[in-house]
Amino acid sequence: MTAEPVSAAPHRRNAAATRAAILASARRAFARSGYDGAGLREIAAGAGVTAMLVNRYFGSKQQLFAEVAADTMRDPVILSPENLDAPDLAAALARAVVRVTAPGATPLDGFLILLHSASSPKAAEIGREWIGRGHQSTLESAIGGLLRRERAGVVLALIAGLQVMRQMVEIPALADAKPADLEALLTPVIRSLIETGD
Amino acid sequence: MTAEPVSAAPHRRNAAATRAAILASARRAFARSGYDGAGLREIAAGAGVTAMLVNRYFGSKQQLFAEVAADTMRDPVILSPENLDAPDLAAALARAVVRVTAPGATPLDGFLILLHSASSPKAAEIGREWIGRGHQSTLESAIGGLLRRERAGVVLALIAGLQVMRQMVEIPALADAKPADLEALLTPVIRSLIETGD
DNA sequence: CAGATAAGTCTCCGAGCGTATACTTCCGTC
DNA sequence: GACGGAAGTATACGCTCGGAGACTTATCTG
Repeated sequence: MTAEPVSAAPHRRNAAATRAAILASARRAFARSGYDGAGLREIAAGAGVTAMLVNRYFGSKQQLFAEVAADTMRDPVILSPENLDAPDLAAALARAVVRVTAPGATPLDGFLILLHSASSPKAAEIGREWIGRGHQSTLESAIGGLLRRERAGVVLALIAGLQVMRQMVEIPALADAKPADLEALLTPVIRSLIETGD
Repeated sequence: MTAEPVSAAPHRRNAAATRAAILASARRAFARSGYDGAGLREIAAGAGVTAMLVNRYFGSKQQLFAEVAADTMRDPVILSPENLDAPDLAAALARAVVRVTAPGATPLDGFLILLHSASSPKAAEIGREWIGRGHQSTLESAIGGLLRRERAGVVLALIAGLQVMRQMVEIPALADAKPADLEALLTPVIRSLIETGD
């Protein structure tokens, strides 16, 4: 599977555009194959350049991965402010989760990268920090009540599991399910996790 | 991390014992590093033999992986008969899940192997079949009602997510949580998923 | 137009991978 | 007690990986 340049290839010499193209290609490759599975040459080909240029721009594969990770954890897809402020938080989260873990849709790159790369301790460490500082604390402050930490963790685990089962393993029961059905199933589950009942 | 022979090394020449030792070592290695990440030499060292012997016994790395997968999917850790026949199915499942996804405990090798190897399409295919034929249908026939498929799928996703978050990423909220708290949190969630309320 | 400098490429290296062939060492059998 | 075959090893191959240094080419400035 040799990656062809997907994003607009910078035929004109343009450092910023090239750098961005490499970053985008790396993000795609890491999400698809994980840290070890993605090769520098493949990433470079996806950006329309040679492998050495990648190292020239980012120093090493590790630093490139760190930049991709930092780039990825900038956009909160599910725990976005509008979802967190929705009148029915549980329903909003359920809808967002179902939409964003849909089999086709280009999705939580961050999660995929994390999961695919979890073999290497370095990637796991980065991912732990990403989840901890980002999503865990965000969700935690949104739900309140006893066992907030654990409740938020279970919700994140549920999201992660859906991601895994719908996009990585692609078990038919979830990959082919009608979004409305999944939403109906998930809303009460999430509600019971985030609402303390007060 | 060079693996030392862990299981009783077959110093005497014993084909069956050696084969079993290789299989056990391979299972450990695949669970830790995934299909691509685990090397034949590492697996061999873990069994106290040389790499070539692995291929002599199993033909190739792929066939070895297939045998490990088949071996792994034999024991239903969570969806065991006794759990499925428990008076309170939801509570039994919650307890089993919490116990088996505990950070330290040697766990769902199958899940870990699947997740770590999901980059390679071959491993994902094997895992899909494993889940489909094994756990999905088992759980499905235990819960009944509308949307059985989807309900079972969500439960499996939840289990997978807990596994991921507690043992791969090890987010503190779940890795350090008290088992009793997690059980209390999960029981109603699972109950609402597997009981139709008929 | 010339040249400086950034942008990008070519070629090579050492290491590790899976695996094939040829070899050595032990054990059970007659 | 020799020996045939099984158990296990040694060495090497072709390949791909991440990375290093020298090289070429385009763009901008004077």
